[in-house]
Amino acid sequence: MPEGNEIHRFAKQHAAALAGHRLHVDSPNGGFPDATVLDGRTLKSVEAYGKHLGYVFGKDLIVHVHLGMYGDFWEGQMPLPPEKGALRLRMWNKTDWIELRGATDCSIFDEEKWAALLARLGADPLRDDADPDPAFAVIRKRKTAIGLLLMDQRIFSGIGNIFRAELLYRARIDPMRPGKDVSLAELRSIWKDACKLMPEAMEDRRIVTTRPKDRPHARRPVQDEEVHYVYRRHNKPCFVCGATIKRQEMGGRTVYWCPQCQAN
DNA sequence: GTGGGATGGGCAA
DNA sequence: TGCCCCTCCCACA
Repeated sequence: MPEGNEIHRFAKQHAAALAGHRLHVDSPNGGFPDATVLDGRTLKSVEAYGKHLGYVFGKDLIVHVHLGMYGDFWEGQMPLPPEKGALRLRMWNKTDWIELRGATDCSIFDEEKWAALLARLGADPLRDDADPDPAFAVIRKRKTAIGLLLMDQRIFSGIGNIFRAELLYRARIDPMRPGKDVSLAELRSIWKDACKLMPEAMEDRRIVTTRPKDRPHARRPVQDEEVHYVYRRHNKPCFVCGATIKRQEMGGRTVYWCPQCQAN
């Protein structure tokens, strides 16, 4: 379900609810063989990098979670709810519980494996320690379309299909434009925009990218059909110029853009 | 009621 | 490149 904004929110919320406590851990429907190793241990912290989560129980005892397309957490106050669906991992203390379903990966990493993962992730707009300069340098050398490069987690991390479409629209850049033809100023602008939009989405628990002046009707709260300029708006008129929003397959994912606002 | 698509990425081939 | 993990929602009948 998530892009980086939701991953970082999970990290913050799960740390607030569970870190510093001895936890009960189990895996009612399997898929996570080592739950007994964790049961009764103290969760030290919850880390988020890009779309990856790490639940740190010890130096070589880090539960790596990648939600992929279908994974999701459910959260709540004790008592535990009845078991439902394919429940891969469940953690709880006296007051709070979290449940994990459908993740692409949920397994124990040692320190070395965790470090190797972080080493191959690009700059994350949601992290204060992120340095985007290497990403800019790589993009400026590549013929590959900027729409593909923005999604490459080795270049940037945490940006998914929604932010790709919306960041490129807000920058008025055609997703098909080669990376090397995107100026440094444009790349800096995209990064700055991501550093504003992604934390907002984390707080709001939804991705809103349209500016108030561009919404077709000034209503409060923002209606669902108004939150994106182009993402999933194919065959609908652009809020800004009225042209019909297009969509196309790009690297196995669907990209959306305005052929008039992003004609370059 | 049904079927297709979706915020992701690893894997086999 | 195509398939898979597994869940929800929407368009369409």
